[in-house]
Parts: sequence; C-alpha cells; structure tokens
Amino acid sequence: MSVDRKRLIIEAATKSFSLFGYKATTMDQVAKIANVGKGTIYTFFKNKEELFDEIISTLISEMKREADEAIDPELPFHENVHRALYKILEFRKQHQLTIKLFQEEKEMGTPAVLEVMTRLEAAIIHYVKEKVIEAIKKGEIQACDPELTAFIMLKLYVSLIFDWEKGHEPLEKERIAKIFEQYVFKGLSV
Amino acid sequence: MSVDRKRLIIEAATKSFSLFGYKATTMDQVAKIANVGKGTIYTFFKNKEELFDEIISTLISEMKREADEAIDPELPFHENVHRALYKILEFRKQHQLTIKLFQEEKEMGTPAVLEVMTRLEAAIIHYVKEKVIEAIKKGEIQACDPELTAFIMLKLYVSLIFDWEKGHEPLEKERIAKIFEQYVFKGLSV
DNA sequence: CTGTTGACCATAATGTTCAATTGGTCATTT
DNA sequence: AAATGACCAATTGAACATTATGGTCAACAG
Repeated sequence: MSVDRKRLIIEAATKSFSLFGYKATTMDQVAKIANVGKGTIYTFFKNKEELFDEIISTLISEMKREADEAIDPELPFHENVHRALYKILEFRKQHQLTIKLFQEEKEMGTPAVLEVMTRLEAAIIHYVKEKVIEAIKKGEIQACDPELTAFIMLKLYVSLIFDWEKGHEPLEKERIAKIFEQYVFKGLSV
Repeated sequence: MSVDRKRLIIEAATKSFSLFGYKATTMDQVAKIANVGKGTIYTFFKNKEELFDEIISTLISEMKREADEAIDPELPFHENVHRALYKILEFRKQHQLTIKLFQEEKEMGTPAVLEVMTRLEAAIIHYVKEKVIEAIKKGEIQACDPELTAFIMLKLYVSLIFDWEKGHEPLEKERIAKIFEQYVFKGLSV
C-alpha cells in the first residue's frame, strides 16, 4: 500500500491553516506541503471548504476527548463541568489552529471561518448540555432548561477567561471554579 | 444672545453619527447640518474625536438617568439590578446611535469607536458596581468582589439579551429576571 | 476685538486598472 | 484506477490616479 495521501493532505492543510489561517492558505501550498499533486486533493475533498470542515470535525473530536479525559465520574457535577469547560477553553486558547481562526474571524470575518466557529460553539454547548441532562437525571442538580444552562455556563466561562483579562489580572483556575460554584451552582443545587 | 452654536453642532453631530456612524460622518456634513462654518466646530472642540467623546458622555449620563429612574428603593436589590440593567441594555438596543456604533465596532473596528465602546462598558460596570457595594453595606447580599460581580452580571445580561437571540427565540423580560434570580442571586443571598 | 467663516492644504480614503494568483477541472501519464 | 500538473475562468491585490476629509488660518463681520 502506498502512502496515505488523504492523511498527508489533512496534515498539510492543518499545518497551513494553523500557520496562515484559512484565507491565506492556498490549495497549491497544501499540495506542495503534502507532496501531492493539486488535483489529488480534489479526489478526496469536493473543495477547500470541505477540507476545512473535515479538519474542524477532527478538532471538535479532540476537544471532546480532552474534556472527557478531564472528567472523573466520582466527582460532583459542578467540579466536572468546571474541569471540562476549563479544558476546552484552555485548548482553544493554546491550540495554534483555533487561535489563528479566532483572529481571522474577528479581523477579516471570512465567511467560511465564521460558519465553522459557530459550529464549534454549538458543539461545545451540545457537549455541556448532555452533561447537564445527565446531572438532572441523576438528581445532582434541580430541573432546568439544559440548553439555556449550558449556554449560560459557556458564556460565563468565556467572559471570565477571555474578557476579564482585558482589564484585570487573569483569574486563577481555582478562583474561576469558586466563582462558578458560588454564582451558578448554588442556584442549581437541590 | 445669538443662537447657541455649540448646541447646534452637538445636535447635528449626534444626528449624523446616529445615521451614518462615526467614520462616515464628515465634519463638512456636521457643519452643513448645524448651519455653521466648519471652522466654528474647531472653536468648541479640539477635533472630531473630542466632539464624539462629548456626545458619548451625554449618552452615558442619559443611560444613568434612565437606570436611576427604573430603580425603586423599596424593592429588593436583585429586582433593582434587573430593572437597571434591563433598562440600560434596552436603551442600547433601541437607540439609533448605540446601534450604529455597535455595528461599526464589529464591522470596521474604527479605533475611536472601539475606545468609546470600552468607555461605555466601563461606565455601566461602574454603575452596577456602586449598586453592589451599597447592597453589601445594607446587608442585602453577602460580601463579594463588587467589580467582579458587576462584570459577571453585565456579561450574563448581554449574553442573554444579545447572544441568545442568535440561535433561539428571544427571552421574555420576566424570564430573564427569573434566570438571573436563580443563577446569580441565590449564590449571593445571605 | 471677539467670534465666525470657508477657501486652502496635506494627507488619507477611494476608485480604477490589469497583471499575477487562485480554486477548481480534466486530458494525460503512471 | 489513481495521480498529476498544465490549463482556464474568476478573483485578487499592487500600483497608480482621483477624490474626499480633517484640520488651519487669513480674512471678515458685527
């Protein structure tokens, strides 16, 4: 069996998207990095956007895996949500690709990037929502709108981790957990 | 006494900023609308940005006045915070000028507009912060970091009023109050 | 003399053009 | 059958020309 060209292409594209962003990445460049003819890319992916989408799908899976790993079924719900969300946002804050895309979304508003970032947020909310539903079933928290609760949790976390830093000293991980316990979970406790 | 030219200029500029935004408003246009020589503007304001700043200061005062009016000292703290924040954000959502600026901030990132929007947010947080400090003094809520609490309240409100609508049915005013009571104030209750 | 003005200027924004680049195709090669 | 890269239409952006804009100031009016 010859080299796995699809894998080569995905790896090359990921590298290029991470380095230069979506718009600034050319298909020629991807082909060059992957040591592959440009036409080959189009035997695996309908177009540039579909290639991008597949990479984002992988990214979402990775996030999910990282979050799952951070969770310990023995711990209480609020501790696990904190761990999961913190991991996801740290991931987002550190990974080359997400940083670049976040930047491109704000600075250029590339439509394909905007779309994908929405998908990313939806995936995170969906993930948290499932955890909330589980917790309600187990009686760990009181009944509430899971979608709304997940939404509030994510927005609050993003604010605390990304926005607060703009005008203040960053909050310690422990501090964020405490804040969350006090403000959100006390209101959800049974 | 001749006509109050300064007032004319401010009114003209406010109208033009509301209609076309900061960048798209020219000093010639302001002078024309105000029925004033362009040079006159520069006897009252050092430059375009200072004129803009004065208008925003007025806007902030108006917001403060509206919020103060919405507050009823007889009511509990959480009800007043809800009323004040809701008024402020409704104001922001409905007033021509803030809508235009919000749009300009996102779409073009005009530096002067960005600066001013930061100032606006700081003013709102400062306002809420004072209310929080009062409430702590009166023993209405438990001790907490007033700045952080004000920050969280604003961010959550903004998320609920502006972001939630992007993917869902808008939340009723009463619903927002309930959510806030449940998620934030239960954690602050004494 | 005080307050006002608009023609004027340097510079920034905008429109225009066109050669180079890019995403995507497909006849040819391996 | 799989892979390729020359090729094409569409898009982009560098370079230049033109216009518009913020800000000044000598002249003017009351």
